[in-house]
Amino acid sequence: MQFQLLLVLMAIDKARLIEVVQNAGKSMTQQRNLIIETLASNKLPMSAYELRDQINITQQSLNISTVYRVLDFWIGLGLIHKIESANRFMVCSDEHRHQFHVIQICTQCENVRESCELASQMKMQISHKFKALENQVIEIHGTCSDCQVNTGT
Amino acid sequence: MQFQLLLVLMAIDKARLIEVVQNAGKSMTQQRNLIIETLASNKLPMSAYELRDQINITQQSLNISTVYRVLDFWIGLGLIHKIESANRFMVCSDEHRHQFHVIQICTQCENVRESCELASQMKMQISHKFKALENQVIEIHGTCSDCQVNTGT
DNA sequence: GCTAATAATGCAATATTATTGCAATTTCTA
DNA sequence: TAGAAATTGCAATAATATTGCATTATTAGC
Repeated sequence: MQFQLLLVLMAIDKARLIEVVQNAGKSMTQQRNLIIETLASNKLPMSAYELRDQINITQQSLNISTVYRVLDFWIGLGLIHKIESANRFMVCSDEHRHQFHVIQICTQCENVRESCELASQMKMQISHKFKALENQVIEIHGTCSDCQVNTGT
Repeated sequence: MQFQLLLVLMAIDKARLIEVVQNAGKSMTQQRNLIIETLASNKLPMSAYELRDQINITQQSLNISTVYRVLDFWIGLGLIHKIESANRFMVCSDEHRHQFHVIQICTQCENVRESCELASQMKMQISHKFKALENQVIEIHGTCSDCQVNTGT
């Protein structure tokens, strides 16, 4: 069971990854692979330094500047989000059918969930005079359903 | 004309400020006043260090820890927003009739506009299982109408 | 108004997050 | 397989934020 959970967490679509990278005319390096895999295998979003330290435990060591550059690389391709309100990074779990990415951050258990169905409606509500960029992250803090049950909130 | 513009920018409702502070059982100190006035008189959002430096030019000097504490104070009362994606702070221009604050950040001219009418609709679209906190800031990056005209974007 | 209690601020060290320029290495292209 | 282009390493440094404790200011009770 534990094993199966891990498998689920690590289920990044490698083929799609490579496709996106190639379409962008970039190359898939070991560092880029390591970082997105490590992030995908972690339950919670991670800081750049946490990511580096985690990788250094078992794998090769990465310089912090490389970590930031690789994160920027994936963010540019829309496959990793930066959670600005926490200075943490997470792998995108959405299929990019919406303009915005909406993530719900539980302030109790710290879990993060991406719920982009919400985003298609939001898009229409941005002032029609303002032209929003693609792939932005809308961060909503609150209490997830599990924690509401557990604490009676 | 210049003078009038300044007056407009500095138009913080002092009476309301004091009311909010007293309702919270807190006191209105010189530092708290200086910081919110300085921020209100600035066209663009400011970083904590910019705020400190700006104040130090003409007024007394504030320690950076005081600046952060005072900013947290006003944020807690909902009168200042932190723009997480820019590490900048701005005075709230909304009347708190909505759960969320929506700000549109122009990536060209850097101007920021608060458009909270948008927020009442958004509120309903957050998953009903997730209980969002009050007074959160939704940050949308893009091109404002002025810049779309000027650059033909 | 004075004093004790409470709250706010100052100080300065330190933690955390992020960027930079240039050299070395890897990957791509022809 | 060599040369060009892209990526990464290095390490210094910048930018942002927090902490514990001492000092000062504010409030509440008399």
